[in-house]
Amino acid sequence: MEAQTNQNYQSPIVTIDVVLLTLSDNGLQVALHQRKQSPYEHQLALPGGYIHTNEDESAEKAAFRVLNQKTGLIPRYLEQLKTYANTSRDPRGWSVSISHVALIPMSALKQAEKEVFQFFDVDNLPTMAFDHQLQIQDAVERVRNKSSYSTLPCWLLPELFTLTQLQQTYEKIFGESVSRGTFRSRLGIKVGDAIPGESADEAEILIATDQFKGGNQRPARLFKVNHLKLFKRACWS
Amino acid sequence: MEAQTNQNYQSPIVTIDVVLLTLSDNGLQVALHQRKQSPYEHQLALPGGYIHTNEDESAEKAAFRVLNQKTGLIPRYLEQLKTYANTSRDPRGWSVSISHVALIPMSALKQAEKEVFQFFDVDNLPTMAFDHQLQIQDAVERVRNKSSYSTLPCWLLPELFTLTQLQQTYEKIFGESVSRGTFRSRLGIKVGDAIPGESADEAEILIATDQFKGGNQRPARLFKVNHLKLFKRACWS
DNA sequence: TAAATAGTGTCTATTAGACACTATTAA
DNA sequence: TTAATAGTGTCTAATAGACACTATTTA
Repeated sequence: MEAQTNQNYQSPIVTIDVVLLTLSDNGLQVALHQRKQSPYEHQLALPGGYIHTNEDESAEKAAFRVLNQKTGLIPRYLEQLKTYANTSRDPRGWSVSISHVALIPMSALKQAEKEVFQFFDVDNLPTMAFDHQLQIQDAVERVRNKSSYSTLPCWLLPELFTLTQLQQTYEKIFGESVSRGTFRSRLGIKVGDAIPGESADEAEILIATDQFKGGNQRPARLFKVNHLKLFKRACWS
Repeated sequence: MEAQTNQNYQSPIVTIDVVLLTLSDNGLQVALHQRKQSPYEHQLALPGGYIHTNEDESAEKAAFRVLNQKTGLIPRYLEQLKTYANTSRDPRGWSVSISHVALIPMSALKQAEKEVFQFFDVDNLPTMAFDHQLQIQDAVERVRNKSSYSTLPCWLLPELFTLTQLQQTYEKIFGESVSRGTFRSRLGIKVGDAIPGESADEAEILIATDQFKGGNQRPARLFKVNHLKLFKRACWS
């Protein structure tokens, strides 16, 4: 901060935006809604809004509130993406948008959310308001990148999931498949070692539960994610 | 963006900060200066300031201007780090700081810059204003992380550098050393293939020049960095 | 017992990295 | 010729990944 006082310059508009991603059979999809007012009235846009300085503690909390407000939606994962701050992104002038990425499993989407949002494949985007197309591209790049060396994709699944579901999640994100054995050794999963009920080891990437998912075949053990764990090396393209 | 208009909420203060890093014999160092006014008067702080909406095109340009303004300093590398936006980071209330990381080689620092800034080892920081300690920790984490799978450390060196200098740069960032052969094969350098003067291949990580650095021994070929190139796999801890 | 999916061990091709050997300069 | 650093080839240990084998459920 420097000697210059704030008063000498027009304060820019500050908003937050959220790139809410979910995973369909075809890959990643983004949630868009139709704007109700100018600018870009009736155009597709990301959910977003102003920071409420009287109630929001932080930008992340504001992003959470904006998502939650319309439909009661609670994302499984939310982090700051990047701030878009320049003179040209909003026709009204200098504007700042603190953008976020949020993840939610398709299965967790309620009817209300399906009515408010339309979902689009991230690799085939419609035209939309502001720099939202750029924000989505950056968000997808971040998610793909981070997924290549971490457990981030776990947050695109329900709290409990099988290793096959997780493998399919990675495969859909990257559009690339590997053998079951390879996938499991990448995770460093030693299911035999898993002592369900024991206190979760911080070093474990996934926590094995003592629950199983049934079907017309051998039941699969259900896992849950421990922390956002970074692998030693990148595993996916 | 939602129906809510800006007028209903007090607009937060918006500033930019810059974590300017350089590399000394002991590792990464950060540039700090003493604040001249309240809040945190006389305390150490990162360079930063308000966005000048009438002259700054973007947050990055504002960060560049703030660095450049006091001493004429031009960083070799500048990117957005993260935005710190909450109710508690500034005693004056809700505030937004769009933080940036900048890199400059020690050898490029002019006398003016050495008079304005004090340099501190990033692993042994003094107490300082606002959340600047957190910003520096995040910046160092970003630089270490990105350096582990990219050519980012090239921007801590002058435009032309030898492979040994580059290896020492990586080693100082990570505090870990490898053999020369290992380092070169990590970069995928095929110096024999280098045809100096030929048009730079986009795929090349480094461009070999036809210049050499002398000394009392076999001269070393000088290289320059092509683009910020990501390796296929992480190479450093 | 057949079908279906889960879980694991083995074997091989690739790669990472240490080391040693050669190269090129100044003194 | 010696000292000093640059550049490269080789050999080995570690690893990634395909494949096949075993396990466990329902019908």
